[in-house]
Amino acid sequence: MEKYRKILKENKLKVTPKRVAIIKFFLKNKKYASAFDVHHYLKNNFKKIGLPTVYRNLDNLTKIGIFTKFELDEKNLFYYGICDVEKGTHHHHIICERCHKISSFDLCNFESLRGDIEKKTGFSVSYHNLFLKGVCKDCQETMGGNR
Amino acid sequence: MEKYRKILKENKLKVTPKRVAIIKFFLKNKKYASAFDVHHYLKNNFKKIGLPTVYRNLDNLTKIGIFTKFELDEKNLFYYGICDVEKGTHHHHIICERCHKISSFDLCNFESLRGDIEKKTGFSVSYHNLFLKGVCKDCQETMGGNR
DNA sequence: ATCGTTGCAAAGGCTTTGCAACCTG
DNA sequence: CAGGTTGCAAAGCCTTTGCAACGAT
Repeated sequence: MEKYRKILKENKLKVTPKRVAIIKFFLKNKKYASAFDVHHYLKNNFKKIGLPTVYRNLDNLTKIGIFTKFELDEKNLFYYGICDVEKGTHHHHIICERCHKISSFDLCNFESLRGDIEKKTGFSVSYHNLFLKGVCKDCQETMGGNR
Repeated sequence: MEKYRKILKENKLKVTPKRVAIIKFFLKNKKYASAFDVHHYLKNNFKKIGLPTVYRNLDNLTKIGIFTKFELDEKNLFYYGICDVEKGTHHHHIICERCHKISSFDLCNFESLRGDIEKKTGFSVSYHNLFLKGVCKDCQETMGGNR
């Protein structure tokens, strides 16, 4: 958590109780969650907590690289997850379809494919994103266990 | 176009003028577009054309694999593009940041990466999507020309 | 004739904005 | 005590739904 306090300060964001609680929520759960999910959870800890506050914080924290924001299922709903790599580090994300855990990985062989793709499509590629879904280790192990 | 009439029939969708016009719009433009864009365009051809009709058709056509639907810029806005490969064929998409052209490509070396990723993350990967942005050939050639 | 398709109006649902009160640094 | 942060209410915006009229097969 100390790490995050520092990042917040570096980015001129104040360390407010709610901000901290949101980060802790993700640190603890290591799952992706929607603003609604986060808000629902935070209502247990704060008498007053508005959805706009959650949205604003998720956006702030995404901007400074602490969170990652993405969309699943084409439902017009965004999910956020804590991003466990340094900002600026090349990485992609994988999410667990069963428990919603989200992990980062730095393995990426796109560069070795770039040449062929550029030749075949004629495009010059400036951005790539490899998005994965799967089942995490914990869920594989308990597969068939619960549910 | 004959090809699409056939696909529509195979999927028990009627060949209506508006449906045809939407497909032709994408065949002609080869770009991605939002429902709003498509609707805006269709208003030139039909006195009466509702946005819901456009949405319903884009969704239908996406379901049967004629279109691809995706989201850009995390703006909660979906874009559609015509998908020039057979439904069920493994492929990914690349879009041109300049003219919005959208192309498919079948080159994908994900399988060669799968093992390493599964080992390193512990996940068992069940879905992957490689999404690219870049500049298409035409735009590269006219670069610096207009704009 | 049948059943999918469309227009229109309205509702839905997630997200953002305005603004005054509040709190961190 | 200055400027970021928050609550609340309201608005925004894209998308979907209900339903009667319409139209393709």
